[in-house]
Amino acid sequence: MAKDGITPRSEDYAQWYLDIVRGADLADYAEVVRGCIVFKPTGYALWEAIQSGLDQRIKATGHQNAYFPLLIPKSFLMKEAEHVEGFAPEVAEVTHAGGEKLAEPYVVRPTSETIIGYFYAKWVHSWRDLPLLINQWANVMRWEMRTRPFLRTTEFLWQEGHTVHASEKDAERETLLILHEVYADFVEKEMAIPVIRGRKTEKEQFAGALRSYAIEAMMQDGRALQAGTSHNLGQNFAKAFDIAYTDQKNQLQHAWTTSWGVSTRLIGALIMAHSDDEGLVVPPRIAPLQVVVVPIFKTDSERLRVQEVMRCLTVEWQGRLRFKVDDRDQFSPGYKFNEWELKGVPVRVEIGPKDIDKGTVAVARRDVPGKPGKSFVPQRGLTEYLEGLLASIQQSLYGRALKFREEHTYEAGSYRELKDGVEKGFVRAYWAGTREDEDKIQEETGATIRVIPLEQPPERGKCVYTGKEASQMVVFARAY
RNA sequence: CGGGGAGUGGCUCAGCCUGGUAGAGCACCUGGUUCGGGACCAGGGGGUCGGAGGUUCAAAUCCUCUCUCCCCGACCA
Repeated sequence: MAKDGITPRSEDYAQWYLDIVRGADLADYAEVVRGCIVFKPTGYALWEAIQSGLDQRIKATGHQNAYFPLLIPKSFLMKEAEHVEGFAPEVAEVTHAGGEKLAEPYVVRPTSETIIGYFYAKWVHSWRDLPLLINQWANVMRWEMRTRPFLRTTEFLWQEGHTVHASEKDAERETLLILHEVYADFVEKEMAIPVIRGRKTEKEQFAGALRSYAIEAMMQDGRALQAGTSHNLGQNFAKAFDIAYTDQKNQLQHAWTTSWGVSTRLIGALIMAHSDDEGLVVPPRIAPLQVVVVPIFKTDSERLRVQEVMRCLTVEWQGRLRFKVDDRDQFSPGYKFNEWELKGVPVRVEIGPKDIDKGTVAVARRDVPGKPGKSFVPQRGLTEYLEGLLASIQQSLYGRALKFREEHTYEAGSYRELKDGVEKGFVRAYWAGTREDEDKIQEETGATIRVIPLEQPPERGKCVYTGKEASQMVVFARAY
């Protein structure tokens, strides 16, 4: 174990992840409630930053927020055959309330297609009511067998969009709009995590969907993490809940619905995409705190001088930088340096007596940990310098993650190469196999087809498993 | 749910095998000296050993049950 009790990534990646969660004070285990966590203030602030970036995009694409009940009549869940099958094993049920057994049990929502479907059936009558574009920010509960902080918890927070459209084409356009303009755009631009946009195979798609799409990101251990999904539900739920409208020709038509979601799992993605053995690394654009200032002084008169300079410098930052002055005097500067590195604040500014004499400050960038990332910068023009530095850190983190993914992506022409590749990262391979073939591969290698990328090579190839001619290239990986 | 590991001051862990009534380091509190990469000295407070039951004169220690966490696997945002 290194200092701070952070296990190096190279030694034990899973333990490293847990050490970061604990060290950066993101979450606590809710040990009295199985599989749940407490989002501590630092962790919750990350979620709020994620929420804000997504919410903006969700609204910019024409959606409105609403909120539906946490409890869903159990019978609702049963109405869509594949949906029940997919979710039944993991729902929690409320059987008693008010001291009595309920006539019909409720389930705690694992996702809200059914309850929202019920209301949409009441709200949609005419083609003029469409599209209906609603999003909800909510908590959901899934009784998973194995949980890990953020990546998979029994209760988690997410947003789920639920829309209704007049035609398959409209629903498909919506599904892809969300994938590109909301999810991929947010995760790449704000979280600095490159993603592969693609379609899910039948094996991996949402229970009850016609087609599922996802963005997949690579973590630093080469495994894939699904960072967001968008589903074209076809008419499955519209038929199950009788969501229908009268079209321009006065014909009654079943509508087409979509649903799409991202969850607090994104916090796990953030950790595993950028952090290092020193602690958490947060991209500046979503960092709740972008700059921390550590004043340095020995005597009272030095303290006053430092405080004065600090005040002059930071007054300009209001509204331009999210910053904090760490003026706790019970900790030494060295301690603070390490603590803020552990917590992932992108930039640290140190101001001490020597700086005041020279008219400089020390600036340390988190993406280059320790002394190598530290330099002395003139006080004049500091705000602009910091803004530029934050942008450059954002760029650098994205670039680094993209380079990592490229270096850990392999082309496989044979099953042997596929097996080897998924040990180390993503494998791109031609595919013409069946669902059964995919099951078999998962059994043998632990890997699944993460996505069928939307961007396909122009030429056809030979299926990595069956040897048949294949028209599509897929990405295999072991997944979280 | 199957296999493995672990629950002892806030944290990391020793003690358990060979029962005798709990210990270290860090953290915390007080005072002083420190402060540009995790400061030091002195003094001090804090745990009934995950929970329940059992064996025993006596249980952190032995037995049974149970809960929780971690790792691997199957399932999944």
